[in-house]
Amino acid sequence: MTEIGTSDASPGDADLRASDGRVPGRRGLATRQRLLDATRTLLDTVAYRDLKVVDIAREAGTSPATFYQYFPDVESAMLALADDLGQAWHEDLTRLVTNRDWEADPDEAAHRVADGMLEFWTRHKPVLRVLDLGSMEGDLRFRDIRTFLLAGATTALTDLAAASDCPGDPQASAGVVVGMLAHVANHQHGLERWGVSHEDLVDTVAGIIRRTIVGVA
Amino acid sequence: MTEIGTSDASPGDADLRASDGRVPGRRGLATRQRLLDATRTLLDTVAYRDLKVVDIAREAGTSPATFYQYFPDVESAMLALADDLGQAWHEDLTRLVTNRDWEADPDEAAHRVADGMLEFWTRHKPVLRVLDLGSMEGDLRFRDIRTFLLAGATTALTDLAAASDCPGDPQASAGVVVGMLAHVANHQHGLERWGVSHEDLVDTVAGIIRRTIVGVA
Amino acid sequence: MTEIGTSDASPGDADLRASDGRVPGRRGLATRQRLLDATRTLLDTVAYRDLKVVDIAREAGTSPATFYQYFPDVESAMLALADDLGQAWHEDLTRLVTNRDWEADPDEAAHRVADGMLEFWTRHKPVLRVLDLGSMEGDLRFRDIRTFLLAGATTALTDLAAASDCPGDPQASAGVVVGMLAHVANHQHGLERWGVSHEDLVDTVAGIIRRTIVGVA
Amino acid sequence: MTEIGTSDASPGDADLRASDGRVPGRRGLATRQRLLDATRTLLDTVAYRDLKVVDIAREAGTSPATFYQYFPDVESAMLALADDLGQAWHEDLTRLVTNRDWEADPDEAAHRVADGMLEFWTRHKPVLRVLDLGSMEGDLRFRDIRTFLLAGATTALTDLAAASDCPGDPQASAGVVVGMLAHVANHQHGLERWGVSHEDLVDTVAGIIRRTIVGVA
DNA sequence: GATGAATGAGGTTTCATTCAT
DNA sequence: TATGAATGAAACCTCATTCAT
Repeated sequence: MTEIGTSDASPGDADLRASDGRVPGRRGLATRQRLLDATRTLLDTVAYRDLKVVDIAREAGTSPATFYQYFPDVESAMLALADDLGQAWHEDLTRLVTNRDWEADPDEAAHRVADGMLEFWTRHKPVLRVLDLGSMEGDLRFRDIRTFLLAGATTALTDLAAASDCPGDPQASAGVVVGMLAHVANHQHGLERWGVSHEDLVDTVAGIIRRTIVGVA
Repeated sequence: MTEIGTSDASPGDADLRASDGRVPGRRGLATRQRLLDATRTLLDTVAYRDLKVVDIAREAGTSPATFYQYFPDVESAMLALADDLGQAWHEDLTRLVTNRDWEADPDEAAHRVADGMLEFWTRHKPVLRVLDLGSMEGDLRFRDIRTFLLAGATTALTDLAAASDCPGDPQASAGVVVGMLAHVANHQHGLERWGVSHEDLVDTVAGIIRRTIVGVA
Repeated sequence: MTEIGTSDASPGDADLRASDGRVPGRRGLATRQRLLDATRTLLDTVAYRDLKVVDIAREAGTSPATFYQYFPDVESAMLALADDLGQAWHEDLTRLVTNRDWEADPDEAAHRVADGMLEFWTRHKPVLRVLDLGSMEGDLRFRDIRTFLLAGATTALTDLAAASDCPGDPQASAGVVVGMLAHVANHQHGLERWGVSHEDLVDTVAGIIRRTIVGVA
Repeated sequence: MTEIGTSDASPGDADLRASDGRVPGRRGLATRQRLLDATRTLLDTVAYRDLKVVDIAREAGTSPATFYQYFPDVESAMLALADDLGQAWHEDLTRLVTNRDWEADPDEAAHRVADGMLEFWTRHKPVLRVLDLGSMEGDLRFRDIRTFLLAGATTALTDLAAASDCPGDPQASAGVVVGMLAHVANHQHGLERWGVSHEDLVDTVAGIIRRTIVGVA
């Protein structure tokens, strides 16, 4: 089926070599991970624009010098974080779409997808936010990661759309639906403050998915 | 009529004052505007994270000192820019939804809305991108501006949905649709590079709008 | 009698010309005065180190540009302020010492002097504080003003000491006594917070004056 | 024993930390000390108002960035300097008053105290000047340090006064005497230029101490 | 006589980055 | 492997200062 853009080569195969060329051992990897965790944690609170190496190091309980043993700059740590996410979730997101019996109960399937996607996006909001920003700003490294992360799910939706009597272009439908999920998750807070209940939100989104992809009124 | 969240008080009514407390005259306002223009221009090229006062000043043909007469920092300039956008487009976006004959030709109406929104979002992408980021990061000042900008259109869609036999909750539907438009516009480039034609995109989006809001299969 | 250092030429005869050479008219003088008042007012709150032209101008309800019409810098405004004080009080301080019947009731006389001096110093604390600092730091312009301000009173005390059976060198005694008064006034707050009542303070100081100058046990 | 205000908790027990929160090691402490020395040195020449971070750094043979590792601003360096003085001299000043045989030879004792105090104040004039200014301007941090520095000596004098037949309130007497010493030391130069010999000065001051504290005519 | 407006100049402050330990 | 410590470089920001109106 349509495979364009589905570069299945995961971007994250980059080696984890430390700045001095040595391959980090167990302790080193732990430090690296602590730095990534610190980065993620800070993103909950701090605007991406204000995220600094010093802060990450302090949050991780280590020194800036150590940070530079593992990442050349903040952006790279972000890339690593995003990439980890891609590695970890590519499969799961794909299965989220695939493992449904769309024929038997499309409504139920759509609900599961909506629910799962929203939850995924909400849980990883801080990182995904930056991933999105990077993509929008045209940074190809971020874009590739984003593509890889969503490729499985998007392709699955495309295939599904193509196989059903979906009312429009399968690819476009899949792309738009996935984007919508991302956006809704990111602005969920705003929508709920505006008086929309979480349940209504999921219903609405599920409805759009079903009608857009499977086409059953 | 659903009025929740429709704070019609525009956030931007704060009086314009220079940093020393004085109200700027014509010359000052012109300078201020040049600074805003420069900021917008730079955002086309430079990542928000890398936007510096020095650069804005240079681009505007002034000195940093002058920048600080009008804005306390880059973020504030961004707020002003976003706010101007809100002031300028609140009405137009509302009309974009309202001035359609949804009954006679819902498809045509939906297309117009999709087209108009996408174009608006595309034209002002750099500023809107930051506005979105700020909102997502929880900055209330950005959020208020975003709310105001979209309030008219969203409310209009809500009313429309409420008046038609839309398949779900009117508010949720309107909110989701508007968000989708924003997202699609922002990631249009990615989608098109992925092989989706602009036409297909508009068709798909228009279809979703129609089915979600007006509910005509 | 001892006249050393008693340069009776008042330092403050400097002309009030504005920076552009014109002699200010009534309106100009009023502005100048407002600037001085503002300076004095700010010194109540702001550390001398942090006193800026911009702040003075704002406090006076004018612009920095106007400030520069009357004073070349903050220090000069301070000098003017101190000088005004010298002009205004030189005589009074002298009389404070002179107009007493030291022979009839030295205790009463000493009390009056103590009281009067403390009050004077307390009332003008902010300016006198800077005057003192300038003197201590060796700035001759401040020193001259300080000398002029205190000359009359110090000389009077010196003469008094010389005429009485004061236990030490008249000049030294007079100088030390005046200094003590200044210091006590400046640190009154500290002393009172330490549990010393104002009355005890005045009594003690008066006692020292009497014993040091007039020498009556 | 009069204990009012004798907060024996030295203000300077705060632990030394670099700006990034780490506890400095030997090398760091040496640098910190060099910065303090540089500050003290400059104060001999430069008015407090004109003391800048850049200059201190240069004088210390480092960069401004290094300064900021140890102090947030010039004022804090001054506080540290004053505090060190307090730590170093609190005891000595106390002993200066205590280690005298006031009964056997009050005049000799008073002379020693006068001499010692004047010398102390003269030697550390630049720092003490700023300490005094800070106190006068109401800065509590400076005030606390000043209190601690003088507490021992002042209390000793108070006790002495209480035990002798001093003519006034013991506390007030002690406070005033100590203040007088400070002031005389600071303005010694002026007084001497005015024709008062150093010897006369010490005599006068000693006389005042004796008569005020011990009360022996 | 007053002041909006602009800005040069310079101090402040941060931060990424390195190096020796 | 980790990190104290130092610092160049760069951005920030303020302020004194000027000038045209």
